[in-house]
Amino acid sequence: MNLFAEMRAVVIAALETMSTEGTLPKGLDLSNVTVEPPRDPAHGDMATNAAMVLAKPAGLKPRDIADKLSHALMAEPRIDLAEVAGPGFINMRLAASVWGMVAHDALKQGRDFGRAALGHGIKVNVEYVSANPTGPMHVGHTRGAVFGDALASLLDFAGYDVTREYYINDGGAQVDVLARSAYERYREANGLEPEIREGLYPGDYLIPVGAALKEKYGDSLIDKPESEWLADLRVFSTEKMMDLIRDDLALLGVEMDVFYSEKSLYGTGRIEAALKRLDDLGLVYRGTLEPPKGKLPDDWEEREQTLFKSTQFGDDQDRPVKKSDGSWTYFAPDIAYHWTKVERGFDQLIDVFGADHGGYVKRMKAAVSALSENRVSLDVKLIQLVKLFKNGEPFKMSKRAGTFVTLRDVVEQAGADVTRFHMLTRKNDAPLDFDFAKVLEQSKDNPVFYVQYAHARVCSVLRKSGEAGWDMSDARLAQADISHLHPAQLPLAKKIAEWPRLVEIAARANEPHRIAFFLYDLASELHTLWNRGNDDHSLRFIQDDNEAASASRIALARAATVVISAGLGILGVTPAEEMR
RNA sequence: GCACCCAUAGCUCAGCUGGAUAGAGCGCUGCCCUCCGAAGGCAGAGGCCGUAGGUUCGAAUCCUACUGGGUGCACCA
Repeated sequence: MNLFAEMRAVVIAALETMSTEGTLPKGLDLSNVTVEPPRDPAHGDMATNAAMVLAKPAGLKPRDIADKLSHALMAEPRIDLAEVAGPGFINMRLAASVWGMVAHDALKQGRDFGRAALGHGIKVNVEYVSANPTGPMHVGHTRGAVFGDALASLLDFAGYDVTREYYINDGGAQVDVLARSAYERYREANGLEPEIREGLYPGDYLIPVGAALKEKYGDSLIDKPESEWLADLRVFSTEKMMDLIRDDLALLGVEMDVFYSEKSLYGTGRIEAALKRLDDLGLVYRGTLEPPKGKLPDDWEEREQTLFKSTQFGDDQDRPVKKSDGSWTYFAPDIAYHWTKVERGFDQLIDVFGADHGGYVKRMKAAVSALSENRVSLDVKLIQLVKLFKNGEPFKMSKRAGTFVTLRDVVEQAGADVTRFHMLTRKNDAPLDFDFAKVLEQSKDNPVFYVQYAHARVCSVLRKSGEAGWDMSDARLAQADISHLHPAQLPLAKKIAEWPRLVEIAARANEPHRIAFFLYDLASELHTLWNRGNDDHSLRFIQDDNEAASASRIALARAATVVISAGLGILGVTPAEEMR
């Protein structure tokens, strides 16, 4: 039940009646008519811009439309008052009983309250993390993982058919480096001195891989030329790295539906097929690129290449798909990979990239537009850096100095819930500070704690009333009479009513951080109401010796925590029953 | 040189895909527990929404140009 959508329908119906009665011209475009909460609660519960939006196309004055529309709206039983204000807004005050009905609805539906039909089962593919399989995940990956996962959950909640996908970059030269690095650890496992040359991966995490290689191959690969072991070791060590990454993701509570291997595209004709498709569309040609303006790279030379005409789709430059030696560039398998997404029937694609890959967005969008002939849209969400702090001091990460902070480090220190919530308290394209001391702080300037505390407080009330022998189950609370809310309870009830609307807004924008901010506001309303109980005991949730009165108060509080719980669920955070 | 992202209170950031007098936390000032969890709440002070134009009934939000910061820029993924 989305109250705002329902009231918009009431407004639209009134407008259509006005059209048929001749008060308004027929055939007006009503799509810009909105019903939303006014900034100032004194203006009422909801406001519509209908009169202002329609004034020009209808050839009427906003006030005239507004006067008639407000009269028509007064016929709606859920509207107590509709009045014209300002330049032509219509402010609506809703019947008090409406808010109780929303809370009641939340109790009945539980965590499904707010689940939207926005997506209509549209198939969405969310690709995130996609970290190179060359080592454990670090903090930078963590934010992308949390974001992508929360976004996927959000879209699912909004009614989309979501697939969570990880693209394994196991086809490129970095995997050769991995295999060689693992080979040195293998020699080490056989009692030889490893030669971790410049450019190899020095990390300790490859030591167990070396040991596993010894177990599998004994000493049979020692002193053999690279050509005899490289291919095998590529496969072996990539698998080990993916095990590592899967474990890291599990620590965070991230579970993928699909792991798609880049390597699996090679040798199967898939890359060729994707490129042929572009070629058939007349989008591939042999040519040379203009040298970049400004300072030239030292080794610039003009050369003829196989190019994809991405400029036709808004890119700044056509992009090479083949290297001069005839092998594919990294872009070619990416094109093929996205082509598989189109072929697999997805209607919308979302890629979650690090902000340093921003330059890659246009060509990827161009490729998807071209391959799908504009049927499938690609939205790329760029994730800004995480700045680590320790005790307020910026913390520099350095592989050499051994101060490389992994996902595991973060989750083991801060916990998955805290990490996840905190990473969603910033918009994805804004840099994020992560201070180990601050995220663990238990005060209201830590949103994680603040929201959890609100939830825990209500749980505490439920426990207490249970000890009094009362049945305060959700089923029982859904029967409670909450039709006559106290004015002090209204702000909380109204916030609860906003939840379904917020889900749609957040899903439309692909912005899960909005959920986190909403939960903070909701928690704030709950804390406020709680404290009102200090001044006015009749507002306390537990009314001694009066089960019915308690139930009606607790019902509202519980409805709030149902929403908190649903919201935290989208963020992948467990609601706290109590704070320790 | 070009493209993309960002610019909002002293600090860190929201701002509902164009709405009314721009919000929150921190910090500062003053209040509120014999009483459901004060790990909270209330009140006050604090703003030319980077600058200049444009679009319109209406702009922090959309467009253009500047200024300042970040990222990226042919055969690396």
